[in-house]
Amino acid sequence: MASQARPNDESRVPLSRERVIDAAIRLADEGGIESLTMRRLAQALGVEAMSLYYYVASKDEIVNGIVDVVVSEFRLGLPGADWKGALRTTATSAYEVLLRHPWAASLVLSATGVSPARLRYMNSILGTLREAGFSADMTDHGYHALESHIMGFTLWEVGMDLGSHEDLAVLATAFLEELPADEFPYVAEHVHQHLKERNPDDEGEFAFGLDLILDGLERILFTESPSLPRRAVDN
Amino acid sequence: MASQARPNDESRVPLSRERVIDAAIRLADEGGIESLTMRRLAQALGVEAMSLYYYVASKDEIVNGIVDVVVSEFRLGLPGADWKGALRTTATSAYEVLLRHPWAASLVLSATGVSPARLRYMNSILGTLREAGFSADMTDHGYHALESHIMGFTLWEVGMDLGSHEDLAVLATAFLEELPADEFPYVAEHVHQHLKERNPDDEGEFAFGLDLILDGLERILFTESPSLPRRAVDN
DNA sequence: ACACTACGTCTTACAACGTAAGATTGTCAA
DNA sequence: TTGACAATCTTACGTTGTAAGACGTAGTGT
Repeated sequence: MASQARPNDESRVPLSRERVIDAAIRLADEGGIESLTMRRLAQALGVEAMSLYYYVASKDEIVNGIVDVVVSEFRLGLPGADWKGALRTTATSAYEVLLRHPWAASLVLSATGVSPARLRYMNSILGTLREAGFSADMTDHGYHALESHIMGFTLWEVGMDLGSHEDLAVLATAFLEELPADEFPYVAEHVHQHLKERNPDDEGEFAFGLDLILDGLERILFTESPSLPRRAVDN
Repeated sequence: MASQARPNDESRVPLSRERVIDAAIRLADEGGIESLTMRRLAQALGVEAMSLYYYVASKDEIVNGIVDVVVSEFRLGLPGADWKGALRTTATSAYEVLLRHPWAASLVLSATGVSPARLRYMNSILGTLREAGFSADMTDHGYHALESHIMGFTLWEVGMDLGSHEDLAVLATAFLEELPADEFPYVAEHVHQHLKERNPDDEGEFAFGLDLILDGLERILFTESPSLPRRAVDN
């Protein structure tokens, strides 16, 4: 009996800033960040575009909002004796969350201002390093190395993202056929590598670079403070 | 005597695809990638927007074009005995070039298709690793670790980019004032770190993470093939 | 000298975007 | 009933990429 069919039945629940942000995330997840427009978002909420401006000041605020939600999904490792495990937890969680929201990684890096969730995330990594015994300088360096790897690797992966893992095989073989393999033999080999490697553990690639950094840091921790007390060592 | 003054005197030279791409790079360098619009680009060339479509099929082609030019500026290290040095050369050069064109890094990662310059760059890194004695698998891992660091670190840096290094101090102190330092003590310390660290070598931060990866790879190379093959292996 | 054919450029137009300004409705208090 | 306020919608503007086609100019074949 309603005058119009509602595509999603969200129109019954009263609108709110939170519902706007949530719908925006869903839109971005389904159609990519470029499909997040004020008009489409409004339509998904059964409303007109300008109505959204009652809850948010601008589209930028929405974007900052959805980034904040994504970052708040990161599971943070607890600082302590097993600082490597804690950082692995944090890094891997961030990686997995960002893969679930492929549009998010690039926004995190270009976000204006730092959201509360982002601060918690940063503070966690920095604190874990510091309490593991690293100097302020070394904590700084380690933080950037870790963050670069997390964001860089994720962006690389979602940048290639063109659908499922089955599509990748089709795409890669198509790519191989028009690739001058004699001119770029190592690239050709690299693509073959990605074609066969499929199964073992898809997370392995990310974890490899991560461990490279963590192990490197651990070695530095030993040389920085050869005597190992249980706790803080700073120079 | 000309009917109109030409802001830039490029209007005398006949238009060409190359001149379009070059002007696009200049526009992006000066005003950021968001200031690169077809109309503005045309104006800079003393022409109307639609005239550009005689030389390029779409704006995407322009974007791919300018990315390709930037990537072709990367200086590639030569494979050989000093594979670490070669990779350091390549990585550092890419880093520096991308800092000169802050809009480029994110485009490289999201570029559809792989340009010739990009293939050369990939092939160089992969070949250097392979010829250093790494297995196909390990080359694959090493490549991704390196690329993640280069792109991730650069994106992190240009993401923060809000002008010169003097502005950063102003911005950081402003940030510190509204930061609840008791809640995020390590973030506060981290910002302080960036405020004082200025001088020594601005490249140090990038090189640190890079060496973490390179040294880690080197150690793996030893354990993978403890007997040193034809090539020199130095520690 | 003429018509014809590219080539290179411009004009006009359209759909989609973010959003400013203000009209309109629904709901509750006085 | 009358107001006030909260929530939503209408209309409109400037900007974006680009489709369709008109226009002038140069060169060529006859």
